[in-house]
Amino acid sequence: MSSVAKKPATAGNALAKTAEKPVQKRVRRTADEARRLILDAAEKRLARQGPEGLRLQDIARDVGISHPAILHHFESREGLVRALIARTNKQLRDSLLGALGDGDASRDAADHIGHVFEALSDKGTARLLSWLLLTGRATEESDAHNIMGEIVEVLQDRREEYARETETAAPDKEDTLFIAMLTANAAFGEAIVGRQLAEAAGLDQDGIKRFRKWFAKLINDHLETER
Amino acid sequence: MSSVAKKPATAGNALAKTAEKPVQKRVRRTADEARRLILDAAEKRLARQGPEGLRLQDIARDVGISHPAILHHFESREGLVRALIARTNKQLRDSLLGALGDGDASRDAADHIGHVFEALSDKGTARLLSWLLLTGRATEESDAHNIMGEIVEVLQDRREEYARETETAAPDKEDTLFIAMLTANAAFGEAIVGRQLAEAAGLDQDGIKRFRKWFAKLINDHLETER
DNA sequence: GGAAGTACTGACATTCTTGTCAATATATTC
DNA sequence: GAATATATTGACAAGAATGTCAGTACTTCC
Repeated sequence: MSSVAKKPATAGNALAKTAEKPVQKRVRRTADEARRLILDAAEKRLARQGPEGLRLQDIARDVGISHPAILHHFESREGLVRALIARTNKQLRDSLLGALGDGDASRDAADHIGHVFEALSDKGTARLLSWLLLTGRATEESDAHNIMGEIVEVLQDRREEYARETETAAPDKEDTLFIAMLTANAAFGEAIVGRQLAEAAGLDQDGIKRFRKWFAKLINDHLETER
Repeated sequence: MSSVAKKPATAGNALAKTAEKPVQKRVRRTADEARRLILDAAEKRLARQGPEGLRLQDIARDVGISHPAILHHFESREGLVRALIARTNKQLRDSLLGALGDGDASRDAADHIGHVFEALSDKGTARLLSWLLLTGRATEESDAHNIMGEIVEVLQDRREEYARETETAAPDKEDTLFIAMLTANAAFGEAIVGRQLAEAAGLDQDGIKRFRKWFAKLINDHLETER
């Protein structure tokens, strides 16, 4: 895999202008495509190996390009990280709000909670965001604010609507907020320590599923007693 | 703060053997003390700045020693990290089991949960462990297994004892496990995304307290319906 | 008070990583 | 098909981080 065989030219010296023909194939992508591939690779590295896995040379190797190409597209390593944050935030937002707005066969918390857990565990999104938060990035620019706000808003609307239909008491907004917070916390926690704890407890993949269901039921029960 | 003024000797050449008197003060600690100070500094850096803050030179500067001194005590950076893992695990274990075994004015979950959250947020223990878990360390050697197992055991004993006293049905052990898992997940999640989410929701410090209480009540209610 | 053990240091070596630059190959436009 | 734009590359520069080493100063033990 080492690059010894290739030694085409770069002999851009004053000499060597003779008969050297440019025989060197090069893949050329559109800028958008290249950025996408690079971000994909960075995402995988980060999810798998954590912070220390985010090295330009490694990512470049994964994509099959040279590392200056990454700098060309993102200016700096920091730029790459920012782009990764932005994209991840956007994906998460779409994923969460999409799941919530999905038809309205909703109303039952288990569904929502399942979606949240999946959205966060998908591609290691939670791991990725966790690292970004741990390193203090994604503090100012993060859309976390908006996302959380929007979601609580949607949930609260749902609950109020339901309360109207069933002519029960309107739910407390802080209660809705706390439910959202607990779910988010639990999902993040699971992404990080979940596997360890599950192993420690002798739970297999199926056990984790049971845990999620148990949690959904816990929330459902709470919703009912609040009514 | 730069070290320009000091240029004592090191002139260990064959020459310069003349009248140079060893005038250089040096602080000398016991090995244990030195290790403790180094670990303390490392812990702080890690909790504050995340993974990237764990640089030998920085830690050395914090302690007021040279960085080879750290290598002298811990062999390598990796050795330092391992020692940090071990100490943190031990502290957490003691803290958690200590809180649980505390008298037995327990029985009410709110107390336990409060202790768990405090133990994990203390000194950024959760942040620290999160990073260790994110980077894939602390997988084999971690005492997480034992800790989790012991805690579930203690909790289950409590519940069974209580069931006997009140002559109610004995609780399901998996239910106890899930409660512990949820609490752990939530506490870890809060350590990482908690501040962000709280800010996003416009919660102040007091709001976070309310959240914890709300959570404790949620668990308490669940315990009661299980009975 | 001398000897032995060891905590500690400065200087250096090595390796790794980001970033720069000039040159090259490919796509697009006229 | 020539001109332009730009995605891509190899080689190099600069800096940072861990680790090595020989030597220095403090403590303890006899």
